[in-house]
Amino acid sequence: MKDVAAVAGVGFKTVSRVVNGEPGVSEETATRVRAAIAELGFRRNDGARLLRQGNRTSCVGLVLEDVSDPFYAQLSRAVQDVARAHGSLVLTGSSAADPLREQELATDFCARRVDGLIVVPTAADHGYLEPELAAGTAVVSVDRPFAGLAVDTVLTDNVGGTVDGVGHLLRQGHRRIGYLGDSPDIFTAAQRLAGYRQAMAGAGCAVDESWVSMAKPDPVGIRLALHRMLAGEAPVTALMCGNNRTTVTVLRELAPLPHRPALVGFDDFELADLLPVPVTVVAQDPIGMGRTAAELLFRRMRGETAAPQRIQLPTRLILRGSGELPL
Amino acid sequence: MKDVAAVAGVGFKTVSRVVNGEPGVSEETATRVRAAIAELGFRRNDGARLLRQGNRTSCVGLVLEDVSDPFYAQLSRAVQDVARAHGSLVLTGSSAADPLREQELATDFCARRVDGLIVVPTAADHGYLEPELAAGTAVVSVDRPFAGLAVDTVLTDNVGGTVDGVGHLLRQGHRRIGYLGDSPDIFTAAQRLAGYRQAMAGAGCAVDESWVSMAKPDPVGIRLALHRMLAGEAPVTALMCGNNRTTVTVLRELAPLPHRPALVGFDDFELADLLPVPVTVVAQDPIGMGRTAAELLFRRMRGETAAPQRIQLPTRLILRGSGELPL
DNA sequence: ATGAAAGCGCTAACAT
DNA sequence: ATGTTAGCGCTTTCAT
Repeated sequence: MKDVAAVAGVGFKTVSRVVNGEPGVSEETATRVRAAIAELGFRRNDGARLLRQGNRTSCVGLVLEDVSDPFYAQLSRAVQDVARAHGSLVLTGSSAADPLREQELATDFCARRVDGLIVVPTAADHGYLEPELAAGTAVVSVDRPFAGLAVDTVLTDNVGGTVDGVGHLLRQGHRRIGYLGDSPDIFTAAQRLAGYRQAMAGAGCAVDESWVSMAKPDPVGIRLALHRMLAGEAPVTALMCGNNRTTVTVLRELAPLPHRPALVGFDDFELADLLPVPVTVVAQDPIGMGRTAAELLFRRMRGETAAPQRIQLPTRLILRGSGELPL
Repeated sequence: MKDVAAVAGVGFKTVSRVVNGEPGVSEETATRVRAAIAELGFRRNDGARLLRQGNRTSCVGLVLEDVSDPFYAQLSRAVQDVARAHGSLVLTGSSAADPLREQELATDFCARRVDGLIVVPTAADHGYLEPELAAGTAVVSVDRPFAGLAVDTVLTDNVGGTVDGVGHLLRQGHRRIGYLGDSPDIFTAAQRLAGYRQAMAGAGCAVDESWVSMAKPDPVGIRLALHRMLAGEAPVTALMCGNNRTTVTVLRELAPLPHRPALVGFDDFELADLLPVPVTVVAQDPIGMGRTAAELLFRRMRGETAAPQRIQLPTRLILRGSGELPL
């Protein structure tokens, strides 16, 4: 800016005025300044600008588990779109479900003084965010709540959705229904399992613990669990899958089997409708979650001081066939 | 930092020393400083730090078409991982295939003084990046080349891949092969179309122009194109699809038909193997592309001055059934 | 309409 | 081992 001023033969505050479209510059001077800017290829350094202005960096951080997961990819896009509408950029990072990485990303983002932070929490303890909150950084959690941190939170109705899905199977006449979830220390996995138990109990069905599998969705584990559930005297006649990774793995394991149990998956996925037996799912709304979380964040950033709210987005049962297979 | 110094009763350069782990501070003083830091919840402002240090922001920008597209989502994740290994954060934005938005994102990122920029180009003219390049910002393009800008570029072997796919259909005995691409002003779409023509010409097959459809993959357009190709005296017996969006749309339109043509898709997608007729594809390597682009970028940022290179990643033909249907 | 000076939070280069 | 000064590139405030 100093250089531009020298070339244009003006004081460097005048350059600042031109760059920011402030009034008080004659058209003639402005033209000369613009010429100098073009000649030197000058770009305003927003870092310095924001440092001086003191407050907003117009930049928000997004920490999720994995952008390449279709669920988070869509959520991500929704956050970007809302941010853009508010003139903010988005720093994005994948924690890979590693609490340490989550913390690193979040604190790195805060060190860059993001105005706000949207996090899909993985860590068990979120005390590390206390200072940031105290410093005035807006924080919103999405998909899962923070452990012991009062901030705006956007969740799916995990219990209700699973009750719906399992309820649907029960209404089809199933009584022995298996549940394939995910690692039980993941909030959503625990909630959905609770939904399964609640639905079963509500229908007066005792759950045999061999029908329940809570583990990372790896093919070998799933295969063993399925074998356990489907073999023996009283095999399960239906399956509820706790998330789309699990559903996909289960479908792949089930594909070669001659007789297939009914199946409902939690979370929708592309091509579910084109599979040999189209898959009935409890659909979530990843775009809605991202949008809602971002909107809450920007509201906070605008100074909203109401008590933190927890929003639960409803799910939608989509019947496609796999959940309506005859007993 | 000033406040911390006051609370700890030291000069504020000492605080800086403690924060950055520089030597020259007694353990006793350091402890006192750390206590003050904890008490005040102090976090170093990296913006100011980088401003002073003058050079690196440890931040790169990634401009792609749409993070929610599985292809870009995976590419995105790969870039994040490489950036993390280099201690950099990633600003990510989706251009939605809008040249203006691409430019906005890129220049916004540059205004924040990203050290480097990875772009999936959409704009026809990339002159707006000249000043940034001149200013020393490293730039890499991925998936498509920049129009008239000499920078490192990472591409898929679009022509070769399509020649492979179409060649496979030709080897199965097909002679009337349709091609469903995408908007012809997209570089990859044009390249793949060229591959199709090249393969057909190589086999001595004249291409009837009614077999070629180059348009955005919307269901209505695809339906009409398919109808045109499959009706009449001499319908096509096989289809080559130009990208995974098109393939999915085509599959959905084809699903209700009694007799289905053979099909090869460019770009792999999840569940392709579980469809009623598993889909033969020419697979790209989105993760490899993201990783390669990011590595080239960081090499440039480290001062590499060799001539810009263009890397073409090979494709892989995966036979699953749809491409091997009998004539 | 224009410019000079001060200062945002930090670090580099010198003191002490 | 610690403090002081200057200055990164910009905006704010106050002069002219």
